[in-house]
Amino acid sequence: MSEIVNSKIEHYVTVTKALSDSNRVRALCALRKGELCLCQIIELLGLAPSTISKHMSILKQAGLVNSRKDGRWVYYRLADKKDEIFIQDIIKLSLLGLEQDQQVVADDRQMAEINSWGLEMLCKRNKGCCEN
Amino acid sequence: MSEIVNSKIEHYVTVTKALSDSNRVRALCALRKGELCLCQIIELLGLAPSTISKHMSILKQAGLVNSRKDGRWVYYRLADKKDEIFIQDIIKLSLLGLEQDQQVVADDRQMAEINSWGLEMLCKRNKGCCEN
DNA sequence: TGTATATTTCGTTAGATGGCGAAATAACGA
DNA sequence: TCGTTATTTCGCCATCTAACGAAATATACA
Repeated sequence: MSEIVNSKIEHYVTVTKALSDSNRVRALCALRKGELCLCQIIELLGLAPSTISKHMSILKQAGLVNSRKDGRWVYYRLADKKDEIFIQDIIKLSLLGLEQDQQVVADDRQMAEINSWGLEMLCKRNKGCCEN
Repeated sequence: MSEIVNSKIEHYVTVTKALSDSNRVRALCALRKGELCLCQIIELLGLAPSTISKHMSILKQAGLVNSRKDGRWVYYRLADKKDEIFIQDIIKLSLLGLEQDQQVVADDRQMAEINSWGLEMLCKRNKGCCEN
């Protein structure tokens, strides 16, 4: 399941590739406050579910996030791996450095909003929840 | 000349994109010992001059290296920018973390060899320098 | 001035990437 | 069990990227 990586550079590049898309970085930043359901990340980024799913699998493949399944929902959280310490430090540093970013601040605000809705309300977004 | 970047995330992603190619990472690692002529990096990585030139311009665009021209030769060195501190820390951390990488160690050895030749000897590689 | 050499720019090509929607899968609830 | 919903997988398409060689540019040296 997990990628076999024989060199540090190879692993490092897997990580930097994962970090080289702004939507993935936004997702990572959103996760620094705690775990999120996939559907919340979908709502935050406003992309197709299949697209977000792919993004999260890239982050997971790179070892940056972990996931757990709870019923129909899949929750993602920042990985807390203890190996490859310098890469974990890079992630921490990155998240810290991006704290002040306009988009990240805006995302925080939107995430608070999204959180307040609850998952059941959020997840039937396909049908239009209020005025159908 | 330098890229206008209005958001931290955008700048961050420019940097991670620059770091998401193993040849560019190898070039960066090679530069941690001091400045190098483009032709030395060409020799180290074994790619076409135009390819290396492109790689170095991407690193430069991202603010990771600076260059100076001396006659026919262009020398690159790690950038020592003082702004965007967290990104500089990330580069330092990355270089430190990659010190032990097999490829980096091998590159160090080869670079020592390349250095011992001198630029004049090195640069007429097109013609075959010894047994033509 | 003219030739050689180092580097950059340009155009092309093969392969990677990000996006989507449709279909498949998994799990809840009636 | 059957329908609904959340997520993933798949196939497709548009765009980006890394690589090359050829041509352009810049500089040294004869």
